[in-house]
Amino acid sequence: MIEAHLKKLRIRDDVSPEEESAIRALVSEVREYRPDKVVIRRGQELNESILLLDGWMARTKDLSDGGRQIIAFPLPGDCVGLRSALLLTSDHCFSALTDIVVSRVEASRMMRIFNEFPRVGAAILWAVSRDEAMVVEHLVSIGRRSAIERTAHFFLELWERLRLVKLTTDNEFACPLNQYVLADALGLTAIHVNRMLRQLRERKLLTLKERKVIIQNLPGLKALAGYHDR
Amino acid sequence: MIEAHLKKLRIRDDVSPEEESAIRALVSEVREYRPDKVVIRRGQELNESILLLDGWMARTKDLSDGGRQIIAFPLPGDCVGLRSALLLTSDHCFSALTDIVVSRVEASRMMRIFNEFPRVGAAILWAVSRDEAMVVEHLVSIGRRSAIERTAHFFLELWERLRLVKLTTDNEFACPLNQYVLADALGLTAIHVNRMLRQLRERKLLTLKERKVIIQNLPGLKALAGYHDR
DNA sequence: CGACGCTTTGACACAACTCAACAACCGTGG
DNA sequence: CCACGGTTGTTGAGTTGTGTCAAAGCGTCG
Repeated sequence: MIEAHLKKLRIRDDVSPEEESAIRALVSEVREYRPDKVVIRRGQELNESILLLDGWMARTKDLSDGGRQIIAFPLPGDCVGLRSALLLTSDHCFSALTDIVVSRVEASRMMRIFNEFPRVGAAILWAVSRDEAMVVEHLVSIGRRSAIERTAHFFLELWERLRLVKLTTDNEFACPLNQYVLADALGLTAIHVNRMLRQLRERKLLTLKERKVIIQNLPGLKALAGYHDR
Repeated sequence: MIEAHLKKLRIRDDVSPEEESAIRALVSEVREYRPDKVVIRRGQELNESILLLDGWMARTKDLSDGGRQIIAFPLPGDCVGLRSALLLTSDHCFSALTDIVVSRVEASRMMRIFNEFPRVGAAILWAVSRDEAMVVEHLVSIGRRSAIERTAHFFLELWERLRLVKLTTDNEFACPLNQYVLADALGLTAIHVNRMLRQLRERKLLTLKERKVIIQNLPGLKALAGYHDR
């Protein structure tokens, strides 16, 4: 299950056997969670980071009025809560969307890896930086794109990320998000998400059905979303 | 001018004379920029980070349709582009809003500080993590708060940050942002920002006049914004 | 079977955007 | 000196996108 993470690091540059075993050694205490279980509570003290091995997570922030905003969806291979480990406390929470498998990594052990295998450390830091770039892109989406553009853009980004860890087949991918979850991520209501999905379907750009996304017209979708590859 | 930065680090914990001089030594090549000058271009290769000593900056991302989103406003004492230095390239740009004074810090030298003075390194990392927490808070604002709440929340956050570096007097602070800039930060139109400011003024909560913000009713403003201190 | 979670749809309300115009202020130059 | 354009702020009228409310359809599961 660590494979996904390795795949991701390999994207950046080749990994030596020693480095690979160092990464494998990180995976110590493997745990599983059921959907909706909270993995890192808001305000929780942390001296460890979490490697997501399988399943989908949500990084969310709740408001006092009952609403919530989903910041990001960590996918298999993503390193969760590294920053929180630095701050020693998290101001938002991470929970499981599906059944998930994670591995807890002590912050101190992580630091040792950084020293012994600088390239692995750099790869992890790079992954964390990429996470932050994604949050920024999300901010831009919500701030300056219309609901339809936002929705299209969101699925394109998801597709790109899932492709990196080989979780797509052709122009399809499994997607466990329901319309309420999508709404909390996109800054819309579930009802409006439904309308946007219908529009994408009627325009023959993308279909979400039975927890599966089918991209029917990639160029069209990119044009609509104003999506640019990196 | 390095004072602002030192002040900020002192908030976290006391700084020894050696550490202080190490930080001072970071400030090597001091440069100045005029308003609207771009300090870090989008896509620029980077092997250095930037310490803002004086003035206001904007971290922005431009869209293909001409719009733009302001991600954050770096203030004196903030460390800019550390993440970008890790990624070796920035996907958005940093520009001067006012006359600014910055100091360039080579990434390698920064790394050396991290090793020699772990506590200083931790303080800087902590500041960077705090930056990311602010981006997340900004995302929540735009995604789930109404225009009026968002506007109120924005000024409260600004006030808090400026207080840290002693740039507030009483319930006032200088604020060089015009309504167009505010609009690009809040994900609104300049015209609507104007209406929200009027409403805040009429409700006797906050007034922005001649580049100066006066907070007239702090509790009222916090209640409106749903603002919680950390 | 009923209960529940999720999706879909319609009618309507309202927040925010668009367009258009004007006022105040500045520096510049005739 | 005033005329001028450029920038910023202000306001109103009308439009549109998105939210709200209400209801129904449709699986699945106990």
